[in-house]
Amino acid sequence: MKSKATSFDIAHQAGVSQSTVSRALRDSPLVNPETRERIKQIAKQLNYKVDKNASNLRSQHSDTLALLLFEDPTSDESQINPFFLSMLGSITRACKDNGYDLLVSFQRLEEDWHAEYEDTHKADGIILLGYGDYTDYKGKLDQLQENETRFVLWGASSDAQPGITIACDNFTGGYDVAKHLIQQGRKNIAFIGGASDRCPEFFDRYKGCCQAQQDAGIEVKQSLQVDAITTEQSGYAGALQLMAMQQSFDAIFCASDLIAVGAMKALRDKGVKIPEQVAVVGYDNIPLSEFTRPALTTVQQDTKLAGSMLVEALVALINNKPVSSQLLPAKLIVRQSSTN
Amino acid sequence: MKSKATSFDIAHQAGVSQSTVSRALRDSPLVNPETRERIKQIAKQLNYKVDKNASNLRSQHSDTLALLLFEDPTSDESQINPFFLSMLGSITRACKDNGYDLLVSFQRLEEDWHAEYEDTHKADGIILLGYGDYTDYKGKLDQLQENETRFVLWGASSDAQPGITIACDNFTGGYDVAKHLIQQGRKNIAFIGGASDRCPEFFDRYKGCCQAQQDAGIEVKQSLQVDAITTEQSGYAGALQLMAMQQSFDAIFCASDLIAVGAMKALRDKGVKIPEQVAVVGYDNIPLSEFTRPALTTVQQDTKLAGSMLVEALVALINNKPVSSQLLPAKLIVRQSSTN
DNA sequence: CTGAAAGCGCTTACAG
DNA sequence: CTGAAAGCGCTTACAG
Repeated sequence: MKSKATSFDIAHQAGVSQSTVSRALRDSPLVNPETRERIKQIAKQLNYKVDKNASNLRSQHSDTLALLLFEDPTSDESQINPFFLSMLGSITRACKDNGYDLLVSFQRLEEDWHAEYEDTHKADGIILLGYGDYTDYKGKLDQLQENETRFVLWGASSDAQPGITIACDNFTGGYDVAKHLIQQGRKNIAFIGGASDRCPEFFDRYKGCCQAQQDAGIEVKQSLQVDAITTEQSGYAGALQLMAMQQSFDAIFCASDLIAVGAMKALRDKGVKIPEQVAVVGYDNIPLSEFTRPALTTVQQDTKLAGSMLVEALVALINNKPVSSQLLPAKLIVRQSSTN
Repeated sequence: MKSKATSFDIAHQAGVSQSTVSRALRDSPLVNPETRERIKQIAKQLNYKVDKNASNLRSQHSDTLALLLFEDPTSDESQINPFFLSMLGSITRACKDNGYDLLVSFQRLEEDWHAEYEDTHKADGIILLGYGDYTDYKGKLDQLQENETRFVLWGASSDAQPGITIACDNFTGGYDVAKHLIQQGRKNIAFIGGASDRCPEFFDRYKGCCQAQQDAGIEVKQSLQVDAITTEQSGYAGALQLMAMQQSFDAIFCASDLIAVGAMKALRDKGVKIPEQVAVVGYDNIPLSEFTRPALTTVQQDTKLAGSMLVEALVALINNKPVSSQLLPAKLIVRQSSTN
């Protein structure tokens, strides 16, 4: 490697002090416009870039955010939930729009992620995006809080949980799904997905679903809820489990699109017609949901908005500005898998 | 924020010099094992983490790799090609396995990415993962080369292109697809995807496809090739275009799964039966390919292997070890969309 | 508007 | 095996 130019080299060429170079390059109003232009000109010529390590060390912030994706240890190594990937994309873009770099890391629950990034000054704050068992990482969240690490969390609705949360309105999303199914004449709605505090997002969707049934005067059949994590395999297994029970159902609300895709496959394998015999609805509106056959009715979470809200909330936190948790609207997208 | 402990705090508590602390924490053999343990103990107690900015500045490397995803400017902002996301996942993991952090950035071709990361010392090297028009960024690659930036590139087969490339054997992949289709009795194979030096990966797949036809004594109908970029929309349009031509075909080889998903939708919309009337084959084996209906025959690129090879090649480059471009095997995965 | 100087928190010759 | 000292390349009071 050629040795890189430093601010001293520029100062020398420009005939000014190194401090002035530093100021000029950061557009400080303290420096004479002409001098500034001259300095910038030389910097460009020398292909000079500010050394981030040095500037970060001195200024004690990195202008970098860390995104920690943590996942259910049981899920397949090579697959990433498309919904989270979509979030990753929007977060990457939002970081850029806000002038931050993004460090991305996948973490397993067992690991010592809580602290790694901010304590080492590699990042000014952390965005947590996860699935899996909430109870498992509650403790780590508390630790982050205690270390006064700046972080924002996606997805769990406002619980006794520490920190700022940006979430989708899962309850209303679930409510709208069930309301739609009932309008389509479905009376026995099954639910595939965890329904406990361990997975509060799914639980909220289920609660909304139950509420809509009650509001319509339909008795909720709790036996029609089977657990699943958000993979096709788990959805496939869940649907088989439902069909094996001696209880009829005419609709399945799946807690995620991935689960729905697996469930549809299981229904087909058993010769069950979708939507004639059983309507299927997912959640997330992942790209593939439009292309399943029949196309999957689902609930859209606005990942673009979510990404920018996460980043903006974290940036506000970093700048000691007031921030509050936010709930984003969910939008039902009706397709063929649930319409008669 | 509480002010973080420094190596001096630890030195003070341990009754040694700061240099010794630094050595102990990096497991230098120069330090007495007992002293080392004591120091580590104290570091843990104080929740001490090495300041990366300081250590990077001093040691002149960051132990960080930058991943630059650059994309076709025409493609939808919110969508990311699932194949690249899969690569992102495997690269993230490979970085971790090699002790590197990963900076991720999405770049548009117009931007000034060529230099940003390594010149600022934020990363020791760059992994480039892109789609879109190769001729457009050839110039930037040359610039990287000239600046002696360490980088590796995914996906373009060994051209006159500068730098180390890790790629899939697209020619053989395409060859195997056509061979399979011919074995299934198909005689008129259409191709949806660009076929020019502007997208060498697709082009190689097409070349392999043509070669297999020639080897089987089938005349290649060049008019059955229509351009497409790797989106469902583009695949949909491409299939419509094919059907509008007054030329019959009984198979479509799509240059990517995304294209294939769109093409299948177009065929269905026109009442064409898959695979009875037209067989469809994709490329990439994205997660959804298994769940389309019929399930999509495709070619698997081993993203896990690819990710680790990219990272390992780049790390070797950084350490001035010999590295060479590599071609990974492609594996045909036969499903219902192409079998009689 | 500009410069000389201190210092961010480490790593690494150098000396012992 | 250990310590005192220099220095990585910046930013930022401080003084003018």
